[in-house]
Amino acid sequence: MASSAPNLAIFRDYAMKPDPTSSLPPSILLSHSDTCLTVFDAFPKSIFHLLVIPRIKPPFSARHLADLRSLLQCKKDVAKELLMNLNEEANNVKIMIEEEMMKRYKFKWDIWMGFHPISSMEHLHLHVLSADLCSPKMKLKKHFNSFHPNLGFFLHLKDVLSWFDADPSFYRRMAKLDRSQYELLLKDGDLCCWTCDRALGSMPKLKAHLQDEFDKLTKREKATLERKRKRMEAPSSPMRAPVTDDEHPEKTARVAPSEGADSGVAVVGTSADCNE
Amino acid sequence: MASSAPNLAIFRDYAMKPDPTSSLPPSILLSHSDTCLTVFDAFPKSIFHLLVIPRIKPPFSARHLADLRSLLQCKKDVAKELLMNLNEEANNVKIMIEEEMMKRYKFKWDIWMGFHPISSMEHLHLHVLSADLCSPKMKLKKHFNSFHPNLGFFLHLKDVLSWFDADPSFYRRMAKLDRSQYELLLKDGDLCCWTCDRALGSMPKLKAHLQDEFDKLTKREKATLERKRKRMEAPSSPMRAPVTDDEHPEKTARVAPSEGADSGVAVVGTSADCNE
DNA sequence: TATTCCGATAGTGAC
DNA sequence: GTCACTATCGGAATGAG
Repeated sequence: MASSAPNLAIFRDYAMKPDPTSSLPPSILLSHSDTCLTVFDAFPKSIFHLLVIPRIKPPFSARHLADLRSLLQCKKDVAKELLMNLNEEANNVKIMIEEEMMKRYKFKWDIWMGFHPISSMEHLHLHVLSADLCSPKMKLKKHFNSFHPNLGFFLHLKDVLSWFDADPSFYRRMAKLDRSQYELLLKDGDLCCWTCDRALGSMPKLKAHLQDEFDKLTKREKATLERKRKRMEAPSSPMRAPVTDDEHPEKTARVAPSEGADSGVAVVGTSADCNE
Repeated sequence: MASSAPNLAIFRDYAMKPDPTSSLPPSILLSHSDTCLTVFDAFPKSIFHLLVIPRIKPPFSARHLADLRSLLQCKKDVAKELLMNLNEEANNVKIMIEEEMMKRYKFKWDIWMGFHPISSMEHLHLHVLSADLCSPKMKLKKHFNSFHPNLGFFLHLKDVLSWFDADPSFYRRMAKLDRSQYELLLKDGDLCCWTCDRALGSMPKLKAHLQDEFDKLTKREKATLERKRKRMEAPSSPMRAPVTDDEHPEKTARVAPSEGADSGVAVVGTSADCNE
């Protein structure tokens, strides 16, 4: 039961497990590598929402991996390597999510990867979530603001990685991750849609709008699909033959959350693991 | 239906009526005199809660009677006479309430008479209410604080009258009734029981406590009644004969709110008017 | 920035 | 300090061998 779990150190527990697969059920664990493991977010804020967690291995102790700030206080090259490991795992997760998008929705949409600069959960975790923010677990203003892709709280992985190649003074400034600065961002009352930037004024209105945006996206993609299908039925285009959307037919995705449900745990398929 | 009446000037409407009895139903109007009328508070904050309203008659215009402050800006002797008229009517109302207390509860308890220094309702009204503050309509902190007999917001009529006989500078100071001063009193967070002065911390706890206090009072009075009954059965006391509690058996009270109900309108009996 | 529960707080609309 | 409705904000408890 992953219902009301006030275990704020549970990710650290996961990160310490020598053999994640044998100690974590598939309803929690999606996959793992030598350096990371990926779990379903128990309270997904998008249709797809997973967490990539660095395993506690030398040269890192639990303390180094407490959060993003503590990681960025480590030696830069070591920190960057860990982020690259997370990035690699996240890219695999992204592919799995996209496969499941195709299965369930017949189209793909964006996937975000990023960190929260401050967190109640006691171990670093990289959010990998679909770009919709539609979920019954999306309840509070701070929920929404913490995943808004352009508000500044959600730190995109590629941006964090870019800090390493920027001016050292810039790196140091960003690596500070001053708590109070970021706290203010969450209290922004505008509740602006991340897609169209309109202010919605309240969470219920925002949620309805986000659903509208996703429905519009779905409609657009369905129309695109329909045009493709027609081209396939009457292949008059001499330019190229129609292709399938599924770019990875050999992989069997199991990144399947319970769509619209409120169980708190992602529902998974029955197929086998597909990590590297 | 006196259900959801957002008419903030309704008391002024009442106060202007030439013939209250013919234009106001007995579910609203309890009684009237030449100078006042008494209505049931549509949202009683105690078991008994009525409002004595000055009628608009020379030398007063509606403006003079807008609230207590505007009244106290009138000539002192005229203002005092109006208050004395309210006082007389309120004393009659008090007697009627006490009769109904005896009928329903077999004992009497205190009755408060007083003003709110600031009000959203646009016409002066004297609150006459039983000293219990037990009512389903007692919902908010400001409700409770505005009737707390020792907090300073509820201005007891006898205190207001005493200002007239005090030093003129004192009168002028009190007559100012500075809005912001009194607003603060309503936000007092302590929620102290008006009987035992204990802080209750939240409205639900306060309401439960107020009910407890009233239940204890009821129990005490029932015990007193029982002792009296026993003395009557065995009249061994040579000092004096037992007497009835009802000091006004000739009057038929109709000051009967719906006990514990949440209709918003006081339920009345079927007997006739009993004003002077 | 864990959730959930409870309650206080704030803004609105009522006609 | 009119009410009632909606939503937000704010603290506290939560888990457990």
